[in-house]
Amino acid sequence: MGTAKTEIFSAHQNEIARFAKAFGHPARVAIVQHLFKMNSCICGDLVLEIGLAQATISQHLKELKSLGLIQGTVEGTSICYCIDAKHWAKMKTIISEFIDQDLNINNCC
Amino acid sequence: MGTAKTEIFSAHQNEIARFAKAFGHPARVAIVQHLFKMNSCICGDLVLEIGLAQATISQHLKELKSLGLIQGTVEGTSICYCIDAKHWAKMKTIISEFIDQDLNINNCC
DNA sequence: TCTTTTAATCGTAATATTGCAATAAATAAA
DNA sequence: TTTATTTATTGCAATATTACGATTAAAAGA
Repeated sequence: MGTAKTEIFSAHQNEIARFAKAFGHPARVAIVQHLFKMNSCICGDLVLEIGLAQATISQHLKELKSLGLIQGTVEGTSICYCIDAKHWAKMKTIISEFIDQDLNINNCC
Repeated sequence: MGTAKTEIFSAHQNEIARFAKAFGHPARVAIVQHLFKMNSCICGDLVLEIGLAQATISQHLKELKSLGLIQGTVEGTSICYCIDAKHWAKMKTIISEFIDQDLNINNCC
């Protein structure tokens, strides 16, 4: 075990979980916030900004990139990361719909 | 290692991550969806509805409960779970603000 | 070409998560 | 009281995640 039984859930449920999981670590939250704050491409200063080793930051960036939430373009010897607006919007739709479920309910208990 | 370095992040960043993590598993997504769908307290049918062992569901419920997102009240020999509207709203505010960051940005790259 | 700079990858250790069988605890019903 | 019924807890195995040092890869500049 240790593996989530993704087969028994719908594609939609798994997608919600995948996006949520991406933000389930403070380092990835911080990375995203910094990318937004800069309001432009930033390069390698994430390692300085956040206090984690370069290898660790690179690993977190990879996860965000694999979901399409950020993108990196080569800029000389460094790499410029920024939010991928299109995929971010898609994520937003999916997560918003999930957390807005409480709007159609009259509570009990 | 294996432990997230939460100390180096702000309380707010950690809170976003904690809430996001709660939805980072499809079983917990499914549990929440079912609780909303029933639009009233449900009891032990989560085990039937979702195809996981009773012990596993109980564990996932515990995690959601520890964040205050759901609450359980004893009802005879079973327990009635439902969404905790107040805490859900708080989570919604925090997560919404995070994913809505893209509204104040003109994209680059 | 050689060196520097920057980021990705590899390897590894420590901890966390997921899942379930077995058991315990709590309440209701007989 | 004894017996079901339902949920929580315990104990464990398998896998995932986090973190980092060391190394590799790629591009720029001397």
